Amino acid sequence: MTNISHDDHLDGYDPSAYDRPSVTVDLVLLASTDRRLRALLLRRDQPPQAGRWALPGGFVATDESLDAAAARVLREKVGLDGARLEQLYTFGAVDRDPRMRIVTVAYLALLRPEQMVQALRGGRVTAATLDGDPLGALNDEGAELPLAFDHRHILSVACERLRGKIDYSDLAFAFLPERFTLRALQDVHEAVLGTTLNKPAFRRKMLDRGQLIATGDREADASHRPAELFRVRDAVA
Amino acid sequence: MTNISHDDHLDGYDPSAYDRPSVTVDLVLLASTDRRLRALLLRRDQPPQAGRWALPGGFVATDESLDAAAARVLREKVGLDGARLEQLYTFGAVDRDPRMRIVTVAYLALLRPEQMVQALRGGRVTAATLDGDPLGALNDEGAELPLAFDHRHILSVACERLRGKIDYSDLAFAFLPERFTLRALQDVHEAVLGTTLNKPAFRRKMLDRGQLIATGDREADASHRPAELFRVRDAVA
DNA sequence: TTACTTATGTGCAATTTGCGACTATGTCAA
DNA sequence: TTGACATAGTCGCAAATTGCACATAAGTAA
Repeated sequence: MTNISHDDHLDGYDPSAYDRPSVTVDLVLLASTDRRLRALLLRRDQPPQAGRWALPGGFVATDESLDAAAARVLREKVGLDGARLEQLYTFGAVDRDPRMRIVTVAYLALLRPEQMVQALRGGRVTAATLDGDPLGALNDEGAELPLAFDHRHILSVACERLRGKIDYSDLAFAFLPERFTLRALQDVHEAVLGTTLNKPAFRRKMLDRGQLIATGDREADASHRPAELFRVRDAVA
Repeated sequence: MTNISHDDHLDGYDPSAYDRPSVTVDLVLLASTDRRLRALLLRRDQPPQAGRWALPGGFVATDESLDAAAARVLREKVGLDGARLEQLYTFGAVDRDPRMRIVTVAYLALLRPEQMVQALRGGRVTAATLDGDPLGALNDEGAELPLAFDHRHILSVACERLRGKIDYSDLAFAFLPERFTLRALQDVHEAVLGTTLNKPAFRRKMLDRGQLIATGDREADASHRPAELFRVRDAVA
């Protein structure tokens, strides 16, 4: 390793001589079902914080980028590949982990229903419903799950980010299968915003945006008039 | 330090046994003058990248939070206190620094004119004009300054963030002195967006927002009709 | 065939935005 | 003292956006 002392940018400080923070990535894995946002969590079975629920995470190796580390954690701990991953925020409070100084780069991954099912089949993660203010994670019985470390805070930053971006970005589509109805798209928006939206206005806005392509096909299983299925123009990564 | 092996969250990986990334903060210090965005840079006088221009930065100590590290770097390397600092993005490509693996958390600081002057009086930093696409940093003669590491990329992410937030946030005020004219506010918006805006529409929108307070005073030095001075309702941190 | 449910479309009012033209108020120089 | 000038600040209207009530379409289920 090069000697970096007497350096303008890093100012004569040689970090190899000192303790330094560890770097991890944590994944906020969200899905939208039933007009609710759901997050995938792992139950900790060892101290510290045994019994609490945590975001999937892992250390960043020296020879992998942050994005690569996030993708690897998604693959190794959740069993998913190719979800849309986006850096969320970096959390670096000194005491956020009781064991040691850890700086964590949080990533947001938005899952389609089939990815959600696949992750749950893997058996490691559990889905919790996000609700309330301040945000809480609820199990299927409606009981609140205790979260580990600062993960409740990370989840709430994720939800805020989602709310701020859903209007003008194409992030909602990452929650949906390849073909979807306008009602399903509106459900995603309502889940993220926590409100109800006016249907005709929502339809118009989405269709005027020119991003949706009508397939001509209709949904199959409805016990009422079936809605038309749409695709997104530019495949969402 | 606690033994952290066999742990769900951190998955049996003991980082103290391995090399790990170092963590730094880098500051993007921006000001708005003359309908242009300007950034404060340091000239590197030691290898690597001697002669190139870099963002002020420094290592994060184990006992300080990321926000505290950013504030400390601002104080120690730029001689400023109390500027509005906001986390921007974390850059973690493996080869972004040729010496060692460094993950850097970039912060954005928006400076008022008097803060800009104070920083320049400190003598360490120089102001460069940001322009062009892809973004470049120009000196007063219009010549492009070569940037160190991935700092050009960091600057362009900063400008994008600014553009995305200026419409709905109060970030523009952080560029202005306590009392300012509507024209100065519009100049900030135009500098950030790189466009010209319609004056009556801009005035209306700003005044309707209810955030501005007319002081009744007018600017002093104009060689034409003087404009009224306004303040922001909630002091911008 | 009829009731029921959800999809889809239409018309209209209220709000927001873009923009040209107009008026107001200061400085400056003859 | 006065008129040119530059920029501040206002007004009115057209266009675009949005919220919403209501009408109509197209399925299922009895």
